[in-house]
Amino acid sequence: MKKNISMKDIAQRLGVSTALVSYVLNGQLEDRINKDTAQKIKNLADELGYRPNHVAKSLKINKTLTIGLILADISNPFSANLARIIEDEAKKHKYTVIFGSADESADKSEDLIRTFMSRRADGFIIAAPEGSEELLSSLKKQDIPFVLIDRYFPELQVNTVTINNFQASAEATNHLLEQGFSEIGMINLKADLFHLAERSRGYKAALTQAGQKDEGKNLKEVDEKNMIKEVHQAINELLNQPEPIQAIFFGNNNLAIEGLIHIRSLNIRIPEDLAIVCFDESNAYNLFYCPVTYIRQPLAKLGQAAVKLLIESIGNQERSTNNITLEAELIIQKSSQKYI
Amino acid sequence: MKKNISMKDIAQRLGVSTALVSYVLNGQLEDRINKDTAQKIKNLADELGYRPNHVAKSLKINKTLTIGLILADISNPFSANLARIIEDEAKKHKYTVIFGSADESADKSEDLIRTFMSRRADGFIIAAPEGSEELLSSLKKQDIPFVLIDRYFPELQVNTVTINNFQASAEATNHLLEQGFSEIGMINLKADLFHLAERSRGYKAALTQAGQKDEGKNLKEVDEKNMIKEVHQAINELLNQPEPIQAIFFGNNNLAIEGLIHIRSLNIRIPEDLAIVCFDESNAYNLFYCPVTYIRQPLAKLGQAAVKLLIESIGNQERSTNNITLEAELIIQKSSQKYI
DNA sequence: CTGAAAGCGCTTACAG
DNA sequence: CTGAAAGCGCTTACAG
Repeated sequence: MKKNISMKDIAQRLGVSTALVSYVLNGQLEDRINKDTAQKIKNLADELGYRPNHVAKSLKINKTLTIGLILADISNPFSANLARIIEDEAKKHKYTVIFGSADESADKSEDLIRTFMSRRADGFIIAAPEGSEELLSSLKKQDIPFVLIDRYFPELQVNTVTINNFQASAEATNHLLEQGFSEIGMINLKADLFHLAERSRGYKAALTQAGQKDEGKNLKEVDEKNMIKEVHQAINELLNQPEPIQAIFFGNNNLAIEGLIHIRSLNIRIPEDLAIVCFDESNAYNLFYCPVTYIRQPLAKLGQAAVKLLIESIGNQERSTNNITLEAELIIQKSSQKYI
Repeated sequence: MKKNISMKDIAQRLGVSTALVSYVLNGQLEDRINKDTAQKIKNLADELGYRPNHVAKSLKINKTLTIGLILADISNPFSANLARIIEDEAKKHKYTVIFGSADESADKSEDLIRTFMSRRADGFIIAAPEGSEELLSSLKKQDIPFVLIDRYFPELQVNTVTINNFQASAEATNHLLEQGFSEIGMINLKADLFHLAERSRGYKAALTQAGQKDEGKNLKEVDEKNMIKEVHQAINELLNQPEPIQAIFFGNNNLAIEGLIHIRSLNIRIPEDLAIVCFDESNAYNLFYCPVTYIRQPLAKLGQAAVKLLIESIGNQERSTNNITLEAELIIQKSSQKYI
């Protein structure tokens, strides 16, 4: 193993102090350092292939320029896309990101945060799983900078960057109503997560506003653990009830994909027999025979806002709290058009 | 800001040395430390909420337990899936991963490696872009542990974990030949990357072995930058030549998705009019009307082997070189069956 | 069984 | 314009 060369090595060879080397290599105090000395130091550093030791620097300055990113699952496209945005935005500010997948488990999430804390991440961006309120409160109490992304807990006063799930759902439902559909079903995930509940609430609010009475009757909430089976069952129920459904709104892309597979297997034509709207994009929609209407989340803005907010929060002493809400966009395609 | 509490704090409160605190909290020298003292130290650590400072430890032991992961693009499902496997495997060995997307650029890849080196990653797992041979040689010369994943450079003697692209392509082509198709086209990416060239080579070798003469005549290599347009064009050419094509083999999933979209728009039926095989999986296949035959890469094994190899390499003094080749699996579905 | 001490590679007041 | 020195929070021979 070749020894890594340090500032001290450079200083000794040149007969100067490490302080001077540090100032020069960091471009500090430039106006009051002898140009010649500075140049010599730079040259030797180049020549020896000096690489700063960020670990030592971190220890000294008590900052690592590291962001801990806690996602649901990096292999999920939503998480992966967000990760990419966050990576790019972090890099602009010289931050590096360490990531972990919490798999919707509060325990795993806590483990990850603990690990990243011992590695002295400067702050966290967290897609928080159900049941992590306590952990988040404790982080806040410890004055650890973090921002929640995607999910949030209305009772917690912490930094958040989320989309307006209520509004997006209402808009999607209104679009279907405007197309002339009145019997509109929704298939959503059964979970206590607020952002999912907001989607159901937006759907119901739109129906109520349109004068419908029993606005929850066509809402099916399925268990994630048994998702495929329950989606199929929910679709069957919606189709076979006294007043059969004219349109289905899926609460996320995974539900939509399973739903569309099932619908095709039933030989139900879209949009002739049934209209479809989905929350979230998926490149899978591209291979479906009918272009799919979906709600597009502003992922780039979400990720960028989260990084920006986090970095501000790291820099500030007083912990003010910021809640950023972004609007999603309804991309209207053929699957939701009234077939005449 | 609350001050982080350190081993020194614990030692002072208890009137012992930090050495002792270190031994106890790390479970070292257990047999020769007074049980009472040990217990007191542990209790106080708990009580004060002591969190080890991994940065200080890293500086001292000159190891960070960090893996630098260089991917093509974390937002791409192939990269993201790999990242998840690597995350899990790394965690088992107490490693944390920092990642970056190189976007197939040798320069970005170098930047990332430089950054991660100054952060003293113990080693790297790299999906290397075209043109990074020099960088990799230089890493090797500096004795920096790394393993290449997915891509590799046959002229470089370095650790690699790859699949047998030649064999997988040959198998896919043979499958089509066995189904009775003789006019088989392939659409692949035009690139110098060895793993892509191997896919073309496997395809051609299978045709040659089947007695075909001009085995390159139905191979179309498209430019990634102009991918969509060139895929459409390639398909048109293959369909409109004197002996029209009976089957198309796509060199990766992105090519396949664009190809399938185009094929559907031409009202060509699969598998009645045209058989299809694709390299790589995609959840998009799920929404295509015909189940798609594809080559499944053993992602889990790839990632696990890479981490294992890297960690061995970090631990070893002598830099032996290891090349692991895994076999892919052909998942045969309806899209490649001869329609009778 | 335990402590004093050196040192990992930096940064940064302070002094001159 | 530059250097001596302290210190970030650990680990680890060494000594007793």
